[in-house]
Amino acid sequence: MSETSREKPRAGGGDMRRGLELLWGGHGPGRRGPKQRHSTEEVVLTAIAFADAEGVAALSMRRVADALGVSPMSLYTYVPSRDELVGLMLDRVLGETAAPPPETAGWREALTFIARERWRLAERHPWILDLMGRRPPLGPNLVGNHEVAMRALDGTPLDDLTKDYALDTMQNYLIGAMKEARDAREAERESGLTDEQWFKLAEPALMDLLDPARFPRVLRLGEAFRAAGWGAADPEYKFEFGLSLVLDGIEALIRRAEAAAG
Amino acid sequence: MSETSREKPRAGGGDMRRGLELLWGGHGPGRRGPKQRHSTEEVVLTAIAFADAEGVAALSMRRVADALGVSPMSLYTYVPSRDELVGLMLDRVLGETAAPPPETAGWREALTFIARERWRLAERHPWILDLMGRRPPLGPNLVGNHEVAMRALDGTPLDDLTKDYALDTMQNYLIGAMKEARDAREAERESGLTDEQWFKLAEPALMDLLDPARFPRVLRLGEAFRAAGWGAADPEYKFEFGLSLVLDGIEALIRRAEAAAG
DNA sequence: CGAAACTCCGTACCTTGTAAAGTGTTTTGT
DNA sequence: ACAAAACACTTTACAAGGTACGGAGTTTCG
Repeated sequence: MSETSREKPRAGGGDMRRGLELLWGGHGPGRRGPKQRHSTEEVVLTAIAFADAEGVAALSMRRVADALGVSPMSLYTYVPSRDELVGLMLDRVLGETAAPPPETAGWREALTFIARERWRLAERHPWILDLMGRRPPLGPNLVGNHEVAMRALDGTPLDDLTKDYALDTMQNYLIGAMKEARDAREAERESGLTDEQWFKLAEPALMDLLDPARFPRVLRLGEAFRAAGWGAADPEYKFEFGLSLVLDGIEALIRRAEAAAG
Repeated sequence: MSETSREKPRAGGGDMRRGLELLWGGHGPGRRGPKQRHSTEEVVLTAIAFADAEGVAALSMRRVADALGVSPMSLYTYVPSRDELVGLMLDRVLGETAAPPPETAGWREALTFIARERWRLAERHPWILDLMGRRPPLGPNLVGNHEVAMRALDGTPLDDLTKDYALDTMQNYLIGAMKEARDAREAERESGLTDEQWFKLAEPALMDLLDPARFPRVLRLGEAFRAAGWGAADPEYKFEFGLSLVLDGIEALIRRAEAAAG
């Protein structure tokens, strides 16, 4: 069983017309043949359950079909392809972060709120991190989330384009940090070793290889981590650190815009 | 042909002992059987050529073996598994960014230099972006790159741990931005449509679906992009924007550390 | 010289997405 | 009421993938 990415992560290719229709729920009535035994939603939910339990990698048409008690091929009457199914799964799950930040919050609190919501979403559905590429499925929930994020910046003097860039920067950072956390969790579950235990295990082998003259800073860093104890490598701590760093960057941007506006 | 990630991106699982030995080149001589017709390096280079041309997804043991003129199974005498091969490929390629920033540069210029080096590396070997997870292959080049990045922050008052966190934040952002750019390039190549053309194509369908009352800001954003023309969505431009935003965040961090140190 | 260690190969298993074609069911048009 | 169209669903089949297994041949060590 290979462990490496074998297909490009993408979501939302294909017909675009059919895709958007599926996403926005516009499949008119009046079909002719026999009724479907299940619904597209049921298929999507079943698939999400699988992905939650074992990741998108483990999700196969056959297994979903099995779980629904139908033959593999009949899934293709609900969904045009596996990719399209994954797109539907993603937008479905993005709906869980519908809650907007409190109206009273300033932009910084609002973005922090949103970032933490996304963090928790990725904890519940880690597989979404594999699907956040370009040309995502432009479903109602993806669009809704962006609307909410843009609103968080309403009180700032940034123009719309700059707001979008800033949010994009934050999102790029978030994805990286969430992936880091997820991979740590997964590696821990699969190997039975915490990052710390793993590091302690790899350390002696590394010490033989690392030339102190070539890599003095990395070696010092190893010591610093050892001295600081477990907490120092905790993904959630690092997430909050990086988040506030990025928000500081946005703050600088805003201050510059304020200065320019006089 | 599916387009979605079917396996978890990881690099560096496995035996750890054997893996590190392979990475650091310590495979002693004095073997008994017949000489190998090729070398591990040759295998790795061939695999890299494939990945450059068609991505990690398209890289299969069979195809690499074919290119070398051996049977698929004999590759396993050079490399214990496909995953380990991918780990070797990654560290090999990371060696291309060996060039350190000029000594005279301040931390900001140095980090900018490094970030751009990484950007260019990802242009040459886009597939590395699928492999930047936790527990990467701790090869000489990964470690070397981190050493160089840490050195860029030598002149700052940050402690080692904080330097590491800051670099990690930057790297997380970088990965996201580079992925964005890569996916745009790929989608363009595969569909024959620029992002712009694609957006223009999807737009009319979206306009029917987007309720101006629910998504006013997103709709305004669409207009802003249209008004700004091509340049506004250019990944390289966005990359530079986000990079300087993150660097502003690091600058705030440094100033706070300076203030605390008095 | 024998045995061990090694390389390399052919075969085989299992899993995947989905194309193709067939069967049966419901609705539509007349 | 009846034929035809549209649909749901199934079986079968293909090509690709990683790699376990066992065998055949080659080199080196004791």
